[in-house]
Amino acid sequence: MRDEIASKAGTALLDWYDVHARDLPWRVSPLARRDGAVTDPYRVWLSEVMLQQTTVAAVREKYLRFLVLWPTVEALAAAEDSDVMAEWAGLGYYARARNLLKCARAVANDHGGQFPDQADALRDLPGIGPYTAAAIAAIAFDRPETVVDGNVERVVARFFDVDTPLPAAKPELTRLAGRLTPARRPGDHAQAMMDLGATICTPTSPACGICPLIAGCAGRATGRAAELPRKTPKKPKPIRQGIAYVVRRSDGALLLETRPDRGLLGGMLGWPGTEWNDAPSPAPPLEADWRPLGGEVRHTFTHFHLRLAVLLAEVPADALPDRGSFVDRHEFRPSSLPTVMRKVWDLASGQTGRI
DNA sequence: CAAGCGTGGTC
DNA sequence: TGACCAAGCTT
Repeated sequence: MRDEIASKAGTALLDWYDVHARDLPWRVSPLARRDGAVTDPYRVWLSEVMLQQTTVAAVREKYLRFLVLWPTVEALAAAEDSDVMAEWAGLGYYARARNLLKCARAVANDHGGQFPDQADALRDLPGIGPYTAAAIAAIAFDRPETVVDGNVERVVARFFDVDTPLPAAKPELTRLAGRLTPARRPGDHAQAMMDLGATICTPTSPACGICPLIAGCAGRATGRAAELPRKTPKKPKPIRQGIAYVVRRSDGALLLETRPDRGLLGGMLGWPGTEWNDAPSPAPPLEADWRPLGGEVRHTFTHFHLRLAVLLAEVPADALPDRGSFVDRHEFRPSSLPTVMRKVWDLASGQTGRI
């Protein structure tokens, strides 16, 4: 009887989690909770948004830094957009940072500073989709929601030996994940599923020998676990070209621009440049004696490879650019740039020694 | 609803 | 070195 198997698996997973729960900065362990520690919905939300399509290793320091700068949702709601975008630099998917601010301001202004405690209400907030709404509801508010992320999809596809490829299999996997969800401790169960996927039921070489779910795992029984879940093949990435313009004023100031609020790298700081396509037209931000830098910047985005040529110019103190604005040498922090723009800076500053 | 949207780690 | 992958959301 499948439901009995699923029920036993859910229990075994919670037992495993009580012993093996990873120590993560945003997590309140079952042990800590027993000692009276409480779960802050703001921290759960912040971590879950950062963790969307992003590894724990990349998030850890960024999360702690955000908490120091903005310890509460009200503090974050009151932050300057540019400060938040600069702190998010390097994490990627910058729409998350824009939505993070929108969401914080909605919670502060429309919800009295308290996050809604149910998944459907959470779902109405910017940047909170099905996964994040369920995760916050389960982890922060102990709601019996089933949380389905990439880890859970993999664990469930293997446990029930689902052969349908993703993303078509998503509804079926969500339904099956519900079968594994126990009535008690939904938040711990959700985190246990994700920990299991991250540490044991890993994408290429699952450690079935130490898995708490081995007894009921159909994928293990058929020997196909490591090949699941199947996925429809991805399209190849085209190669696009572009030019980035680095302008240094005689006083050391650098010409930067804030990119439009939508689209690629929206809202982030960057060097003026051409469009990125097959044959970009030159688009220098001012008239100058442009010097090409040797080499190029290579960067891969989600859906294309980019090769950037970099042109450098030194301009007088009274130079007036067509776009962008000069940033004082001492206020410029490369770490506030998205990675592709930081690579441009690395190339420019490296070649000129001390630009 | 398929496509757009980043990055760093891993194999 | 390059393809794949990670605690997805939006339009």
